[in-house]
Amino acid sequence: MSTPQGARARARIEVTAAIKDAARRQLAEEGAAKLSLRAVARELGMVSSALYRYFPSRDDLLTELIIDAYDALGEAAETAAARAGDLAPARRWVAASEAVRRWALAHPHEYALIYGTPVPGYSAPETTVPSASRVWVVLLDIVRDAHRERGVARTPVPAELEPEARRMAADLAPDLPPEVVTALVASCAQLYGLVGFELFGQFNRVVEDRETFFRHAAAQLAHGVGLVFP
Amino acid sequence: MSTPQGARARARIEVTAAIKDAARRQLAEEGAAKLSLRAVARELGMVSSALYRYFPSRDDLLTELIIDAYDALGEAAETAAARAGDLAPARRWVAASEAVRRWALAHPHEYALIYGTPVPGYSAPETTVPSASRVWVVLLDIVRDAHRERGVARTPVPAELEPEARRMAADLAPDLPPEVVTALVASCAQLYGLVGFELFGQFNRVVEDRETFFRHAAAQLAHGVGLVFP
DNA sequence: GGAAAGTGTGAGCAGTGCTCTCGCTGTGGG
DNA sequence: CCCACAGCGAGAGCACTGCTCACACTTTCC
Repeated sequence: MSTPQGARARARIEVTAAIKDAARRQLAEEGAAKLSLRAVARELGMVSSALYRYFPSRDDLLTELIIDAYDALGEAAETAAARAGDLAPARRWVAASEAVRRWALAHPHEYALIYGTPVPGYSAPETTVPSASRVWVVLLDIVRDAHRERGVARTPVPAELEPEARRMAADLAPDLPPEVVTALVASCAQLYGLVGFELFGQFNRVVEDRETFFRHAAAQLAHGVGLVFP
Repeated sequence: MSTPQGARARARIEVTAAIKDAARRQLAEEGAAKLSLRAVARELGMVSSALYRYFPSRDDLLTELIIDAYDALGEAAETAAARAGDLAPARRWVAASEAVRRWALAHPHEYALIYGTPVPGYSAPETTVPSASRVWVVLLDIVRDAHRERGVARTPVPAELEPEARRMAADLAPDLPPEVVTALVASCAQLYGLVGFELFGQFNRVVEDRETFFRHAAAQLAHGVGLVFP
């Protein structure tokens, strides 16, 4: 990673990066399904079989791009939350949510790659988990801060869900009340729903002023996890 | 449509149906991306080019399957809502939501076809709109009934969203208060998010008792649109 | 009855992911 | 210093895809 020993090792790093760059460009333009190894090779002036020296298969290339996309999305949320560090938790929640939406709209194909239909027969390997978690950790941290500082409103959970709520809290955030963790998980899924609906065209001819609509919906989600607006 | 005139017209209908059946089977097994015209033709003992007498392209076949999937999902929601016709609106909402989830889990690839990543370069034609609306009309009707019978709780909408809320209400349900229509649209997106998160594996290693979790989340959504549990 | 549609066939084009062999070349051990 | 070896790119090739086209055959309709 630090000092590439020889010219060959250096070249390998550069070529690998060039392949990923070209692939990312194709992904952004045409979408994952039309990402073709041969086209990538063509763009780089190589022959397609040469790519297999760097990536064992098309799926492995996709996995790399998936991790990059998760990281980019996570970073967008992180910086948004950081820039809103002085605001009330509820406002930071909305800021982070809006960052997710903006990133998705700016990189629709990359968002679709990570949150759209999984490629058939392809299941994301374990290595993606840390990067995939980053967005949700941002939201979790906002709730955690709110809980530490001024407390969060709790919406009780029905009895039948209590064991599961306790289990989730123990797994994800033992320092938070189970009801809050439950609401947080649901809110993450719902946030994904709001973004996906807009991105995949389900709001066509329904919602026009989507930014305002989203801001309101995100604020409602914040309220749902117990964050209060000052 | 009623009486196919000659043997030829009858045959055409049968062959068309057989093609769609075989395609649906392949779709259910392998997913949309691996649905291959040639494989369908092979299964039917035809040569691939013969299929083009019935469907101008692979995308047109997919469109038919998409409409069928929308209709099947809509019907599932409709019957669930009808069977819960005696219950309070909030419970009917949950029943319809659970029907959507169940249908999605039972037909993951078909659900992915309609609500997952749109096929690149493919945009659903107008003909899909009526079928696509059916699910949401079910939820809308539940809210409408509740509004007529005992009224719904209204969560005020921020000033900046008021014009858009009024516009949406005028377009979708002029008989309902704008705040309620706004909440309904958001809830639909959020319902889609809950189902999608579970279906596409984002709940892996997070939520275990997903049915109970979903029921609670759907009830929260019902509460969000102003339905009250008795 | 004959012209005109409708339908299935098979070849073929351009594209895909992926494998394999063949040379060339940079690298590390003797 | 030199040479064997590993890494690398080229090219051919396999099996597959969607789609087109000319060609026969059959049903339909005037």
